[in-house]
Amino acid sequence: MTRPLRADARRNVEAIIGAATRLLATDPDASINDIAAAAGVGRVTLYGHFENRAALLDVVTERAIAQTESALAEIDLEGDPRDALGRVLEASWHLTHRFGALVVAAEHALPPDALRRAHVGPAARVIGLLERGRDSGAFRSDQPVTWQVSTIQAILHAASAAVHRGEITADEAPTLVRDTALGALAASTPRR
Amino acid sequence: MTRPLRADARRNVEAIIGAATRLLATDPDASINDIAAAAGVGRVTLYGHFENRAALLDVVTERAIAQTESALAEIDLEGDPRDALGRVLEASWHLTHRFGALVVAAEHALPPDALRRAHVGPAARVIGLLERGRDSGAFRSDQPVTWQVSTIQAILHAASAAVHRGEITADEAPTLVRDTALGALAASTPRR
DNA sequence: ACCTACTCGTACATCGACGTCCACATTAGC
DNA sequence: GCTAATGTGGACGTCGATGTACGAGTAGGT
Repeated sequence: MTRPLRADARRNVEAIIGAATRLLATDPDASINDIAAAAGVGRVTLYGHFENRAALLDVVTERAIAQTESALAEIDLEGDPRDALGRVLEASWHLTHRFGALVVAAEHALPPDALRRAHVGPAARVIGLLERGRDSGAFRSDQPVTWQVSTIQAILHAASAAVHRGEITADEAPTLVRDTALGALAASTPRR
Repeated sequence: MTRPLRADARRNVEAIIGAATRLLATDPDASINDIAAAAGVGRVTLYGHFENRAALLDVVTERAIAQTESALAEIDLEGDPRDALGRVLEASWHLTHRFGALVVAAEHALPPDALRRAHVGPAARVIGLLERGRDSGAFRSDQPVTWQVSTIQAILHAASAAVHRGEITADEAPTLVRDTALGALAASTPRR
């Protein structure tokens, strides 16, 4: 029943989603005003396409999740768990850096169940991989898997923040993330 | 020139600072209202003691920094760098968990230079220790020290968040933090 | 016991962000 | 080129948080 949007309307919707993603990735408290302005669109126009700030956030996170899913789905999880995790980390780094604080914005405004969905998907992949690596002795198994997942996420966000602070460059970030996370997960090394 | 505060006034000030610390540690956006209520004090009374939200934040973070400094100052930094860092991590964990999101609140409301001071102090200790460990081959030296500091902080905050989410208990957190951070910093292990 | 310092509650002004309404301009699509 | 669909800016009402003002209690110190 809903007729297809007119061309310019579609363009604006895209611009708004894009701008929202970009802004919220760095400032989770960006106002609707800022977003509309960044999209080159009147605030009222934004409200024409999205009921709420919440509705907008919903679409934006939906997109982000979809992109994340599809990016991660392409990754080969077979082979040496360390190498596979390295690949996942590299991809995750790019996603984290792109979406950054969007998570924070979502946490503030979205119902908890929507967040579960967002987290469970990507996490499941990592968990499976971690468990395989633990069984094969590649990763340490003296810590809860959920904690190890949290560690990985923490490192990813730390890298994103460090880049924004200018402490490290976006180029070196993937390697740092990879090395650090793999080190944190490595089966414990006998000293000496 | 300022006469000493009356006893009840002093008590209230302490209650306010305490409540503010407790609330802001979990919700950096806690309102003045919430804080006053949690302190068992009228909102107006709070304003009697603190000009601003900023002024309150200032005192609270000042306290937090002081406590942090004195807690860390007691730690023996000599001996095996790994062991020493372990001690620092354990203490830092307690501090991080106590103060948690207070950092976020401070970042939002305080002038940047005040933040520098807060960060530089504790960081300097860790940096010194890291550098010693790098020289002695205990820690990997293929990453910027600042990044390693960021990693440690990230792990600390991750642990605090994980405890709040109920994923891990406050009891197991120190060990997890210690093991994970030391793993992340370990001189790279030759595979196999 | 008394004065003073402090507290309390309520009411009020301000501010910024959100969301809505309206009248008018513009553009897409046929 | 005409018409319906969209876009635009401005004005307006609401809401929650901040900060201030006042009058009346209440607890501390001497």
